[in-house]
Amino acid sequence: MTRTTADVTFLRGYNQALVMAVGRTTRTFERSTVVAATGLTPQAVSKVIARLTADGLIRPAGVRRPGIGKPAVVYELVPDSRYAIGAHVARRTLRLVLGDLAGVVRHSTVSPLPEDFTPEQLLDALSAGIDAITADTAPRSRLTGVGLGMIGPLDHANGLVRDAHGLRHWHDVPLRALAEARLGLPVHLDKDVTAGITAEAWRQGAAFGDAALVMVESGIGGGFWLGGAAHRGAHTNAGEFGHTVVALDGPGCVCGRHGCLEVVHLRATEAGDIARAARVLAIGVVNLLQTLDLAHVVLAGADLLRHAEVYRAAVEQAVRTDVQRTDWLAPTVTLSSLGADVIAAGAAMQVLDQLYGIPDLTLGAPPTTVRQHRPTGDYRGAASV
Amino acid sequence: MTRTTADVTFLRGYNQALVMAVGRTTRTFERSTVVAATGLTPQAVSKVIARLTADGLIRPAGVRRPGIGKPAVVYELVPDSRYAIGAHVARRTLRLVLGDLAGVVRHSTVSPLPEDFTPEQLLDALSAGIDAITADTAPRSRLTGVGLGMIGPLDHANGLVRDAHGLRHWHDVPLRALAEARLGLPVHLDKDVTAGITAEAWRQGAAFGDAALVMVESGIGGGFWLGGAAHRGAHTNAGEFGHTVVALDGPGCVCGRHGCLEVVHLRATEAGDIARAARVLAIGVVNLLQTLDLAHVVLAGADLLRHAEVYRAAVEQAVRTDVQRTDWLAPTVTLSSLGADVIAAGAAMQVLDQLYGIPDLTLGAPPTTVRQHRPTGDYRGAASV
DNA sequence: GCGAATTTAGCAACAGCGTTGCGTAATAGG
DNA sequence: CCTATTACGCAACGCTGTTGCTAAATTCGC
Repeated sequence: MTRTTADVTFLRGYNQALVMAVGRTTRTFERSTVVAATGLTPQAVSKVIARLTADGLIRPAGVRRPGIGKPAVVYELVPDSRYAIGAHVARRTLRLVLGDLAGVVRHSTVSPLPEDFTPEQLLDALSAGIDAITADTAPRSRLTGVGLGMIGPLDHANGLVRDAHGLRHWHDVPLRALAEARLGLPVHLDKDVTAGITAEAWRQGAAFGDAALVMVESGIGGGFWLGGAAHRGAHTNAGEFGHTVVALDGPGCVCGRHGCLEVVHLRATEAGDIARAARVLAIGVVNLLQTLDLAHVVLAGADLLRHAEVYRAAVEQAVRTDVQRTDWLAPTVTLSSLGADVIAAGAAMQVLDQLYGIPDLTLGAPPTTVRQHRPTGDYRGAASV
Repeated sequence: MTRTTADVTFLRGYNQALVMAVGRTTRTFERSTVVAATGLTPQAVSKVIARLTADGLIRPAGVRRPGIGKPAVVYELVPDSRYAIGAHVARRTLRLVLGDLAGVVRHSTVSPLPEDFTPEQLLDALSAGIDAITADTAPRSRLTGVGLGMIGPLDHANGLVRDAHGLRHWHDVPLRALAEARLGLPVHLDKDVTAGITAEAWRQGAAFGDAALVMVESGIGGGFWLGGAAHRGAHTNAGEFGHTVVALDGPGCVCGRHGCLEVVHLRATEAGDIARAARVLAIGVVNLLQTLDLAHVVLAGADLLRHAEVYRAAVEQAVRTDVQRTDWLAPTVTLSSLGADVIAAGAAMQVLDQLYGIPDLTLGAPPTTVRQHRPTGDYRGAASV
């Protein structure tokens, strides 16, 4: 939940999120683990653990008896205490995912969307899909909300789809409000790539450093995790990384410029030269590194995963050879840990992240624009078991 | 001051910083102004204002009598209540600046540095320069510290210069510790471009959105302000924007790659074609926009400012024509408001920002590595008038 | 002129956070 | 059985911002 002013409830949310992050990343943990990882005092950790236990988010899981002294109580996250739905809205398909508190995908479905579908048709598909996916597992009371990952441009703060590339019926559609009304659940709308990187970050915990998710799937996009939060930019439009010029005087791109990474990459794949396509992408990735100095690069997207190892190796090599002081600066390069589900899973985790992640203080923005339509006020901790 | 755990002192620092940001950006303000800008309750603002007044950071400046009711007390920042020294350490020159709490440069000097200078020589120059610049104005008690803006690679968190490009005597030099010992003042070490963007952000206040400072001066670099804070990347190495490839198969660059923005730009300037050089830079700027979606682009650097209007116009035009949905996405494009002093001024403001800016919560990083050598513990509010 | 309305501002009590001090429970080793 | 050790929480505390309410300073209406 976004807030501008800092009061004591922010402290609670923040430190609680630190503890939850520990619980998410290690299978079991105890008080001393959290103390070491967060810097909180033992007493503060006790209080937080007591709250989380009361909410059913974590639970005791035995004791550790390491030698002398009173045994330490071991805790573990209760993954099925909260669920969220994630949706990846692509041009022709709707991918739905049921994600749990640990960031694990419990169910995953793919259904086709009508050609050039309308908002109404999307809502129908969403509603039906959610009913199906939650039928046998997730009690409604543990369902925290629905995340939607879409192509842009869109306006995350106000829940508007400005224009969805290649879809005619999507101009300034207040999708978040529409979906909340239709589904009766809180809805989070974001760009697909931003959702994707959130999935990786959520699963890695609070120590996850600056990172990018590079996605190749009918275009090239990038999702960014900077300074402990998703980076969306001034208008939720960050990540149009495919439309950065890498070849002055290169071929014309759909965006109007020449020599964009996307079009150069496309030419290589059209020619069947996947190795070259991968090298081109790798150059783009190194550009990102030079600009942003990232700790992690995650590769994703259907078109990339089709030749996953070629791409991974090309990026890995470029990262090790094309950057100076690579001994010190080289990031980890990995394939998305969630495969084709990243976007949908990330969308789900954005919902959970709003409730149990680090609360964000969006400074300076005066509280003039009120959040429009929210079924039941503040959700933090609202879902009861 | 960087902290990992959130306690009530964080609240104080945060909300106090919001009020200070208001004071910095508007010449005078009153309680209702702050309430509207921050969302704090009137009573909370009263308390913060009382604290700041007691510390001498702000002072009453008359009353406003707008009609009915009790007149409102008008406050103003006391610019000369705190000073900081900023240094721009370049290859051949040392630029020193005395900046005040409002972000105004009170004094500015430039002195030559010995060719291939050593750390010891830099400290000598710093020490002498600081004595000179503070002789007639700033009482030592109001001097909050010294900021150093340098070329990288360096390690901001630990105050180390890894290698300064083109300087032989600079490998893993613990410059922050050395300077603190020599000068007897807190020292902040950072990359030049990061200091530069901090100058712009500090002067604009808390509402300053995502922004980049693009600097052309013996190379091309970028400083980033994202999500209300400087973005340094995983190893303080963000901003090597000049070494992003914009021309596959282009000329070889000093960094080992081919077709870097920097080398392509250099070829144009060497040919005397400033217009083309500006267009090349503009393409790089649009690349940044596509990737990061910025609200502001600030242009700086001696080589750029020599043809300021050519560059500004080229970037302005590219930003308006090369981005889709430019009506909505176009950032402001401005020349640095501080001219050649940006870096040094920004270095000074980084010191002030640590004390009176938004405190940062670096999450996840356990408090294992202790800050080395700090003359007198925590400086927040320590300097008394 | 003088009371009513209006606006500003702060005192006082309060709730909630993490912190500190210290007592208690649970274990292993002698 | 006693002691050292470790884990853990109750209770008091200090500090936030918040709420309730009173006081002060002004303009407006009569």
